[in-house]
Amino acid sequence: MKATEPSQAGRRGPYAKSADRRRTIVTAAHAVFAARGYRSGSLQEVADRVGMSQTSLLHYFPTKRELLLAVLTWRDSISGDGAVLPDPEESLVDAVIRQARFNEDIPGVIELYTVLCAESVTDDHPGRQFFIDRFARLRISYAEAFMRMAQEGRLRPGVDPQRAAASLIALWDGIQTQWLFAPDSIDMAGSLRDYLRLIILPE
Amino acid sequence: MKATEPSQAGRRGPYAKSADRRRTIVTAAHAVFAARGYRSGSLQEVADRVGMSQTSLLHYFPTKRELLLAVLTWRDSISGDGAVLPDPEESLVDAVIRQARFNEDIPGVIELYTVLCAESVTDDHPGRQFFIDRFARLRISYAEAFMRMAQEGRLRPGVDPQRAAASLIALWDGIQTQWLFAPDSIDMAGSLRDYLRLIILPE
DNA sequence: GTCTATAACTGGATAGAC
DNA sequence: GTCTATCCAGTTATAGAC
Repeated sequence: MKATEPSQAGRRGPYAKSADRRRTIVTAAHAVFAARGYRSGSLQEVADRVGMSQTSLLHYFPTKRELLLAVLTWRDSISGDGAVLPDPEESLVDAVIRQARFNEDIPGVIELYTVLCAESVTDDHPGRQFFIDRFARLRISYAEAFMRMAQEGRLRPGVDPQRAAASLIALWDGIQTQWLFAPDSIDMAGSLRDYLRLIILPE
Repeated sequence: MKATEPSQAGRRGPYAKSADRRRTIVTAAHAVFAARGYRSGSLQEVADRVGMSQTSLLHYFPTKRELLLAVLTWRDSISGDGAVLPDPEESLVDAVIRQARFNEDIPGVIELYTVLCAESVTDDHPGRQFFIDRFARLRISYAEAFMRMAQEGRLRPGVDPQRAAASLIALWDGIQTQWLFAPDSIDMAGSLRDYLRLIILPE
């Protein structure tokens, strides 16, 4: 709130405007990378959406790679980091279902994630490390949640928390992909609910 | 075996050689599309791998799009169409685990599938219909298998065959993606086995 | 900060010689 | 069948005027 935070202080010099500009660029890039992927999405198309020249865009993000990383981190910053591990008021099952339902309203975000994640498995992709870290972090978060449940005797006997964590994430990603191809045939929340009810015992 | 099947009759005229040439091109394109995706994979790189010029390549596949479709159908023709629904000798669980283990030895094929599948969710992608059809066919196959099990009382009560079919495919695709990023941390066969054992009752 | 101009490539596809 | 030559549209990135 102090003067040292120009981005939060109204229209103060060039900083606030610059931060605004960066945000609109990231939003436009989000749409372009979702529709075309990183390699085939062009800076020109991003610039067109923002209404500036391609060279002006490079004033804010000096390379295409930096723009991608800005899009990825921004995506996580607005929708959590992907881990749905909430306040103790809500059960894990409810939180996952709620997030899955919410995701149905933001197909563009799902598409970006699906497209960039798969593209990142290829060599030399600038998003590769981002997704490696993300998956590792997510697996640990869910595994910890499942281990706490196991200690309380709420996990079905025989279920391995580590494998279950990887499986939950895999199921979620995979069902999102199928949903993008056939939204009317796929019940994302239903599949996730079914799985969690299978591995978690009723209280 | 007759003269009407030139591709099977040794070196008979230009046909056999042409079919051979097409096969090597498809193999090379497989590698290029797996490493770079369809849009960013170039015909030049495919041509380089085969050892011919880019224009000569277009003699066999007049457009890049046709080459992609040849790669996709060829991929399914050698590894089944993806549905692991086997002879009655083997259980579904065993067949899935066996295929998952086999897949660990062909990361290039998994990578191609993962990259092209996600790229195909974007608009105007020539592979889009292929994957829509593939998922629909797979869901029906597995749903039928689960319904037969349900009739025999071998499916856990409450498990919906349709959703379980979509979930199994989703889990499989998702765990393959995580495995590509971190092969040492992910037990593909283990996750699939765990899931099938959850929904299928022991005999 | 924003632009034009341009460098330096690479893309898929066509024409036509051989 | 295979090539060279070519077309033309596209790419990221830089230089430098304003």
